[in-house]
Amino acid sequence: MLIGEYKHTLDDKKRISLPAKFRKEMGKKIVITPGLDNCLFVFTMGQWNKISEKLSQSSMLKADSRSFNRFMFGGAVEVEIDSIGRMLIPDFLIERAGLKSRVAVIGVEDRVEIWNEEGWMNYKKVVEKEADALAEKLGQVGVL
Amino acid sequence: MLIGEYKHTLDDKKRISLPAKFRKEMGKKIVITPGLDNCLFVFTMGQWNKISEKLSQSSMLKADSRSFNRFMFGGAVEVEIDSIGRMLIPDFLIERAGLKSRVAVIGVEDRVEIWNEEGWMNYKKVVEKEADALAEKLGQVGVL
DNA sequence: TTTTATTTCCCACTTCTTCCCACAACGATG
DNA sequence: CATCGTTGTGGGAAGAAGTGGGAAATAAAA
Repeated sequence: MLIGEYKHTLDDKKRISLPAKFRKEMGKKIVITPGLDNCLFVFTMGQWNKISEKLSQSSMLKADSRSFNRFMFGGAVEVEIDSIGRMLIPDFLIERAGLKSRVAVIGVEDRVEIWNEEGWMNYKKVVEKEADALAEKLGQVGVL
Repeated sequence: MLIGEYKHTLDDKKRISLPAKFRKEMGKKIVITPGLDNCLFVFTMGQWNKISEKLSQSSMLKADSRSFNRFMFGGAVEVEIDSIGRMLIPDFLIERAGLKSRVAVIGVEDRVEIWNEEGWMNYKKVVEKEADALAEKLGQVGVL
């Protein structure tokens, strides 16, 4: 399970090191796609296969699912992790997520997300403020 | 059952010793997450598995469950207890809970909570002040 | 074909993390 | 009262992780 938050740097050569704790689970090849909420999603090959299968099952007739598929497939890239655990991010994805030098790498169960560090901090603040709603949900889920 | 309040120190290397009385019950691996009221939750692996299972049932496509999962998974960390019973707290969780050198470690039924010591004292005071009113309410409900 | 630019691969430095051991305080026990 | 064991705290040293940069390889331009 991929969990935790890591602050890393996007270097001049557009590389980000994958947190050491994620490496074993992610394997050597990954798929990066534009994510929701202005971040990037990083999937294992296995996870990506599952997702792409599901997506392609959705009706091609519906305009919104068609455009969503374009969004996911069109922006997806297969990337090799280099010998010391870094991934190379293509330009258009850097632009897409507004990445600057400092990024946040987040483990979210079975995917990894890459955020502009500042964007992530802001997003967290907003979510944390909704703590009451959060507590209620935890109750619904039966956690607390 | 985890009960009791312990005052411990968060040392320079961001370690907190788990009170000896909690060790057997917590096991060797734990999961730490941001909690409610500005504290941290410490779960056993067993409990965390239950929680994550429930969380993962929600869809990635819904905005609120997406942010909720980010909050929970992204904020969670799997930690090994070291050979003499200490847990290592990652920076972002220290920041999240506003931990300083002195912390309070609280047993709450089946989880452990970590508080900034001062924050815990204040919280207790507030709760104690409300205790009378609370007791009355509980009485009305037939608990006491 | 030569030169220039870009990408890919690998190495090296520095910082941080992890593992281990030591000390001090405390309590229990004989 | 002395001793032993346990618990909490601190710190040194080896190793790993993150970052930067150079050289080789590939592609593009002249």
